[in-house]
Amino acid sequence: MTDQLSRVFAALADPTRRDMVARLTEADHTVNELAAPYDVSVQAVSKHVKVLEEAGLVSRSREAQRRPVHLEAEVFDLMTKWIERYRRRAEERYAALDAVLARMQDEDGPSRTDQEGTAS
Amino acid sequence: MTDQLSRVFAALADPTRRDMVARLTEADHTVNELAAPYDVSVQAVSKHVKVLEEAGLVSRSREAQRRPVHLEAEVFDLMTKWIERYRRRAEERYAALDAVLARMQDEDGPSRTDQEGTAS
DNA sequence: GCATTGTTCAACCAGATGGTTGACAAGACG
DNA sequence: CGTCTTGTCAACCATCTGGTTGAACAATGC
Repeated sequence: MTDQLSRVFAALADPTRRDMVARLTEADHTVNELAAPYDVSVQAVSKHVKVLEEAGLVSRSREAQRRPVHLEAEVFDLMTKWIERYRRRAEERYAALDAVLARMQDEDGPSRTDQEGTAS
Repeated sequence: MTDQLSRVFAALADPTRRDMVARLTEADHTVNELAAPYDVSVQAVSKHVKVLEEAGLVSRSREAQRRPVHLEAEVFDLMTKWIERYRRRAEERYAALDAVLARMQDEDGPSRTDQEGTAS
């Protein structure tokens, strides 16, 4: 799990971390503020923030004792690109499959319509 | 980790599984075919497919002894929706912040640039 | 019926993950 | 100075994960 994309997906696999990301779209927050709504220790939240940080999803600045956590938007593009690439290819393939099936129904009789199993 | 979104993100956090998804955009494959390029046992690949299946990313039909693995495109929408929602909000906030900063530079001298902190 | 092929199940193991508590560093402030 | 707040680090624990091997199951082909 060394590459960034893996770290990003892994970070967002946790509902608590996704919720933190959601709240960080509204405003920056300190670790203590982030921890408030959840029924876990501040240390646990600190660990979550660290995971998000290593994934490049957030950054932290220093401001007196506080270390406000700030959401980084660029990483979302990384995910979007990955997803869009494969989604598009998958959809193209379905279109092609539909065409093939249509041609099959067209050409020969309706005798072998049971071949594709549960294919959509 | 009971909800689907968590399962989807967790499934894609593994590079091997992402690669399998990539290959499945080209064509359906059996577990044995999927296992070929990787240096792991067929059982391990079977486990990976199970993870993808429980995330709703793939489905399996039966075709003689074979159980071809088929990519499901709809789940990609689930991720895209989540990502897009927060990305848009994050970007809007940055735009607003930029506007605020520009106005501050405009209006009074550069004497109190430390005030906004974590205010919403 | 029996062997073959493709796939899954069960038990096990090492390492990662998410949580805990306790100690401690760094600033703010009385 | 001492103390309070904020946050991190370290050690520990239970559970999950990704891998292994060996056995079992399912469908087909002789």
